[in-house]
Amino acid sequence: MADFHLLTTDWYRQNHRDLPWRNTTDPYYIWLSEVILQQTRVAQGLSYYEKFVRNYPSLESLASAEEQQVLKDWQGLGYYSRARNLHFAAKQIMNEFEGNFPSSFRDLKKVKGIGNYTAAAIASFAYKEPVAVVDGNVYRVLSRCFDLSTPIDTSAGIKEFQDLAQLLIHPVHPDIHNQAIMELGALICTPKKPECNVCPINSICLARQNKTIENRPVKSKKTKVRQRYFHYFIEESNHIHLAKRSEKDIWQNLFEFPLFESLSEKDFQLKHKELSNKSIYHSEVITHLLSHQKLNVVFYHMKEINEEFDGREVFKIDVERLSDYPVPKLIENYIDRINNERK
DNA sequence: AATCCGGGGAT
DNA sequence: ATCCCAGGATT
Repeated sequence: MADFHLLTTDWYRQNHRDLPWRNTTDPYYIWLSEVILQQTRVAQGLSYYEKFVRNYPSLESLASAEEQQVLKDWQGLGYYSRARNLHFAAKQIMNEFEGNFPSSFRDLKKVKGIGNYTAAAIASFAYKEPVAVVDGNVYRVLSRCFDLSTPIDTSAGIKEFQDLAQLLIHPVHPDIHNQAIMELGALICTPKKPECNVCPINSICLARQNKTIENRPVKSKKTKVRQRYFHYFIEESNHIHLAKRSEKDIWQNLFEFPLFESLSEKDFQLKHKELSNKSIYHSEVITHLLSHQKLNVVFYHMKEINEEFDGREVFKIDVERLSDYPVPKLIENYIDRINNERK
């Protein structure tokens, strides 16, 4: 398919969105944008990109920041390991690479938080190295255009699509080639109701011919969700009590209210009955969805809270200092709710 | 090879 | 409710 490159890039030149990270070839800014956009829509990541460019205008500024501040700036974006790895990687590049941003696919992959996709993106956008990106968009476009039924979440599928994408890449213009195929997936070849009638490659799309568009790409697994049961404690005073999550679990290195976790629904209800009596007030059961977990949460307002809780140190914090502490969306939402009720 | 890690928007 | 988003690390 010699047409594939020509058709997609011609379309891209006329129809692409004007996004800030497309107006630079600085690998640092491209890196920031790519990490922010991992598993994240452009619309959601855009303001975070602008914030990070503003707060960390250089690799050095990011490397010399405190992790807690980086997490605070990341708050609300999810997948917080991205922020921890981003900060770790900035220091890594300062030390192992003497402050010079790695400039090849091979070296980029040595950096924490940079995998196949991000290494290919930076290498092709910043250095025009002919390496193909394979992200969710690429899986969709290629599986449809070539009508491939190999599940994309198996090692065979990963290899097949990576090889095909690499076969298609343009040796001289890998940057616009990669951008074009992803933009096509984002704007035209969408998961639901793709706009095949205006698609620049509809004339060579095999899934369109075979009427299998709705069944591409194929995925083999479905994620199952674990139930968890949290009891959070809030003291009725001028201070807020926070504890840091340090264990290998969700929200690592973020802060939350002192927590008691029930390990079963039965224990959750038992504990709820007991704590309802001891508390001044308690919220209803709030459910908070994560990709692999469903959190069932009750907030209990207490007269007093211990300084140590479940073996973790509890920090007593002035309400005004709350903005220094990164917290999960669940906690942020509840703090907002308390503040609104006081008005 | 399988599982874990968030939050939000579209359907 | 379900899917999936400019994925990567860990086991």
